[in-house]
Amino acid sequence: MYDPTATETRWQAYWDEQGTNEPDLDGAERPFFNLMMYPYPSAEGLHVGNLYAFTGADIYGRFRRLNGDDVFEPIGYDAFGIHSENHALRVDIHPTELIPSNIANFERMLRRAGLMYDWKHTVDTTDPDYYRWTQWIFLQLYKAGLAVKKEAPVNWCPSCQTVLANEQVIAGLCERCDSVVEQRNLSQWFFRITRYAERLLENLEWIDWSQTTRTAQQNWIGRSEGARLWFPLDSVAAAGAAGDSAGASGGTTGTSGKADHAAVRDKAIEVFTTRPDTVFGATYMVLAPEHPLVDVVTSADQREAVEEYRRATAAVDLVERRKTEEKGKTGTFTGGHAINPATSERVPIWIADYVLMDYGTGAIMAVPAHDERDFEFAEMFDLPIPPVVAPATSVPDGADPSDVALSLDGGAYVEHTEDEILINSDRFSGMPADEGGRAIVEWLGEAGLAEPHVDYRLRDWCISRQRYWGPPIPIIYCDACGVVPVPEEDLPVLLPYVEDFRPDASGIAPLARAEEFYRVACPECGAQARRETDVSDTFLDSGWYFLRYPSVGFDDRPFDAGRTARWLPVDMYIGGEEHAVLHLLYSRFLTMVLHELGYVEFEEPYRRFRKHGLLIKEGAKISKSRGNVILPDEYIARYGADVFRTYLMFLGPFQVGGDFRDVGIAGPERFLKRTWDSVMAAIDSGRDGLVDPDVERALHATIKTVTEDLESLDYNTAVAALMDYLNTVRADGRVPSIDEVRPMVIMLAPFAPHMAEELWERSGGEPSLFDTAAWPDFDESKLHTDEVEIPVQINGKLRATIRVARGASQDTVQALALEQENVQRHLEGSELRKVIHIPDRMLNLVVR
RNA sequence: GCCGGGGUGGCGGAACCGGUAUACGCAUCGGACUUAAAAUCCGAGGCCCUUAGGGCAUCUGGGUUCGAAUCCCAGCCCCGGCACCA
Repeated sequence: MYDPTATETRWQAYWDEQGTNEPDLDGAERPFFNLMMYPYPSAEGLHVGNLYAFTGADIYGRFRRLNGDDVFEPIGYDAFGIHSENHALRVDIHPTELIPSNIANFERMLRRAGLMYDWKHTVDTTDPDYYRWTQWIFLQLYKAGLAVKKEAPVNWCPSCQTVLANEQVIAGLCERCDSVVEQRNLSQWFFRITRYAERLLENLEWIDWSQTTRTAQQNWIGRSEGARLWFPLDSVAAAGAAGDSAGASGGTTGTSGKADHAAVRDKAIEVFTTRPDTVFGATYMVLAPEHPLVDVVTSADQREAVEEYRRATAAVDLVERRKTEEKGKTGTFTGGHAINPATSERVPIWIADYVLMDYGTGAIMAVPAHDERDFEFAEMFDLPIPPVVAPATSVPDGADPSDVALSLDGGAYVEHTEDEILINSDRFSGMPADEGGRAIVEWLGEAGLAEPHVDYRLRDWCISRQRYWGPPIPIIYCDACGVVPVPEEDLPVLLPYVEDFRPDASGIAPLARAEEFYRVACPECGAQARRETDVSDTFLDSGWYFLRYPSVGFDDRPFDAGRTARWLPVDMYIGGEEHAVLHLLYSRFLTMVLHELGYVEFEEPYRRFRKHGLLIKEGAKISKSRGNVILPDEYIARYGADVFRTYLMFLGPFQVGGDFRDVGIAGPERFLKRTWDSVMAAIDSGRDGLVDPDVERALHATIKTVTEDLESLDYNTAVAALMDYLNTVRADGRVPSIDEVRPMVIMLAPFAPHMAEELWERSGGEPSLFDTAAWPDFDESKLHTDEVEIPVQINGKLRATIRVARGASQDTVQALALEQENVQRHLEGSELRKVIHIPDRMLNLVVR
């Protein structure tokens, strides 16, 4: 009788004592860094979703190990951050107490789950030996000019009482607490990730990642190709400073220097557009209500209306805005005008909240004929809607495309394919739209009023948090010296114990209440100075943790050069898709920066990334509010880790996810029990050798399937193949031989490592199986029998199956097929017109 | 709205490059063992027609093909991401 708990505890102790799971970090010849996303240690304990992900990653690591790689599989804890702090607030226990006990609990559960972790190299982001280097990274970015403090409209969560990165705002709501996020103007630290937008995007072309994850990042970075255009302000133009010399008269001199350009642009409204070809149709402009030029362009008689509109929209949060979207557009005329540089016409300047301050330039040229939003706005406020782009086919032969009408009954005409041409666009009329757009930009560019430009949706990464539970940002403010970085030798800036760490609505961090913390002498002049009291974002902690793992233990450097060269970049990273645009983007960015600064040799941190699917329970999402939370502890206590692991991997395709049902566990449970019984019976029988050709063939086929499936993470079908093989060797009460089952034990080891170890040892193997066993090979020539069964179809319908020798000729197959009674019946009275024969696969007789 | 992924028995899910649809497992039913039950073992099963056999089945409707779950077109539904992004 197999006792999972006793056996599993025994092998876990063995692995620990022997250091089975600790590769030689300095000498490994075939290093393989197998990474999984470290968890944040919640008080609820290890979630089954975590374990699902870890088990899938662990199986891959064990598979590589059995194939001869030196696998390094570490784990750690993302223990700083809002998620941990919020939890501490909820249960009213100080995080300095709560977090260590949570971590201890996690470690106990992870050990019990049989994961191949190197427990000597764990990471805890709250450990000063770790966050000192998080602060160090901040300083490197600061020195490189990539960490900057700026006043900016930021997302403010009134419930978490902190700012959030754009990535943490989901549909206008806080990703943690679902509160409506407000916009506030605050001075914050930003990392200039936008400078790397293009490279982050380009590298997506070649890194080996799950396709969906790549696509999500592409969308998030959101590249738009187009142009910047400058619309001179009318009042300025009237004053004669810039003039309308660039106008449709085309009389530009082309000799204006850069300085002239700057002067012209200084008195203009800058817009970004992806459709410079439509500039002749720009009949008005719109500024975001908070645009700085609003005050400049607003006329005296419109000032009151403008102020009121600004007040009204400022009070409206993002969710409200979405509702007004359904009601239609709103806006107010400023009374000001600008000059359309293409037509030289005066166009009115409006403000409206459908233009967002934080995208592009916060201002647009409105082309109502060719933009749905502008169209809606123009109809509402009765602005002209002249079409300037039309399908080539709509222009009659011989007609002058400078004077073509296009019906816009159905709304804006937004098509932009190679079949569109420009109309009503002066000398550009008749040109294909794309080409025309480029020509227009070039023409206006001569006067400094246009230039090609690529814009990104990606924003700079705001890393300041007005919270307590994080690494203090290592900056000191001195009245005399200004912003002074903490000298590297003074790191870490320790997070002090603060009894009342509650955040408040002031926008000032809890550390600002700890005078003994923030009062500090300026490192440069020694005068009384003040520390930064914000802490950094959790995603900065997790942005580099994988770099630390191999170098855990070095306290004088963040990552050792030799270790890093040997183990990085990460060979395989398996994790959840929910981090496609957060952690995975930030860690790529930080790696790129560290590469550029000469600290690491690679620019992309992960060679391969695979996303895993989501686990649901009986058709419903797993959540505390639904009360359907699965506690791995209970299941492992009841069935053992091996059964639980195997079940998790069997319930659906790992990369897709699956449905957890208690009753389903019975399958893998019985499977492992039978495996145990059969292998023990084989050992008792003392039989060896591979004498049964059917079993031998099944064995080779199974090795092939399981090997391929593990490589591609198709764990569910790998388990199915092992089940199938077991059914074969023990069919009709048969007792298998040792040689029939030993390869099976090895292939089972990634799923059920404890039982595999036990069976390996009992069948004469030297422990640990993971050190002494080699992944079995298969022989292609032994995959097939000499005879094959092939279907005989008539007009594509199955009418018989026949057995023929492998490789039999069409004549042989056809002759045999025609002998079949059922085939003859169906052929009776009809004429054979065609025969399709695929050797060893099928025969199709086509009749009339 | 845009971008991705998906829809196969009672259920979870298989199916290489278009070639015997429903592997493997769960639940169910029948049998063996047992005083009985559990456990275990053996067996059955897509649906419909009385059987040999036949008809119909992979979201719906068309198409390509000797042959379609697989390829193409149109539509419906579900899931995930982005979203007044100029």
